[in-house]
Amino acid sequence: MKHELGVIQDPEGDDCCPAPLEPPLSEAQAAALTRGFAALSDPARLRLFSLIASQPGQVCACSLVEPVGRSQPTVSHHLKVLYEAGLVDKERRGSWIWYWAVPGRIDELVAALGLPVHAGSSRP
Amino acid sequence: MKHELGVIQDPEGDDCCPAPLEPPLSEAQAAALTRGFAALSDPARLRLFSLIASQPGQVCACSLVEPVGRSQPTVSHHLKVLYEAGLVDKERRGSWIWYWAVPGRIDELVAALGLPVHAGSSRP
DNA sequence: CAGATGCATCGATATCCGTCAATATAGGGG
DNA sequence: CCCCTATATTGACGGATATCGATGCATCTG
Repeated sequence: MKHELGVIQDPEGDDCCPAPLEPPLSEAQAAALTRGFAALSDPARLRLFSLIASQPGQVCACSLVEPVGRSQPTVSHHLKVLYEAGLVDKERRGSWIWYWAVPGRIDELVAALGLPVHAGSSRP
Repeated sequence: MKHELGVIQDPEGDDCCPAPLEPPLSEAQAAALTRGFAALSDPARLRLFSLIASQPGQVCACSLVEPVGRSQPTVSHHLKVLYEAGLVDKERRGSWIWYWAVPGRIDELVAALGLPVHAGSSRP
């Protein structure tokens, strides 16, 4: 016997597998979101982002190479990935390029997961 | 001439690159966190997680195969990755395995990024 | 214009990862 | 016990990606 919903709210139930659940995210939507999470799925990039995001102001690219222990081309590559994922923004000023975390971007990504609503989540 | 901080609060400044910023995350910490974000960095897994997380109760594995358009072994593999990343938990009941999103896990990951604090972020 | 410096791009290499078909395991029902 | 169904594991393959050295391009300084 099959039940009526792929989900159970009555975990005592004995049945399973109904009309197989509409995915809340399309493949295309998921692919787009994926770029955001994928940007944080590498230790070097995670450290770079956390380094940028945890600073009150902007960070010069030149001060990012040594802390993450990767070569300058590698850091440049990772910063590009973070930028293209919309997690950081940058601006050239003179010889240097300054980075900062895009406010609210993380919230966007998390919101798309469709988690049950909870106590507020707003970034200025 | 070099300035005093790798960070700028005075974007008009003309200098750069000081003592090169302590990374807030160690390589090991970053690697651990990475597993969480990496689990969400694939479209199939993102759809699976969103499918599970957006349901009020638990979800039977059998109702997850068709919506994501992957083969059963592939879905099984992805569910394992989500489980090992601590994003979902599961329980066998009879023939079927029921999944649910681990409450608060996403908040843990986001909190570790070191973003500037903002209006509340607490999950029951 | 010439040199120096910051950052990006290229080419090569090694590793990782998503995917499926085939097969194994495990529980339930006759 | 044997079969059926649900989920997991294995093996193979193709494509993505992290990394670095070498090099290119841009900007500043003199």
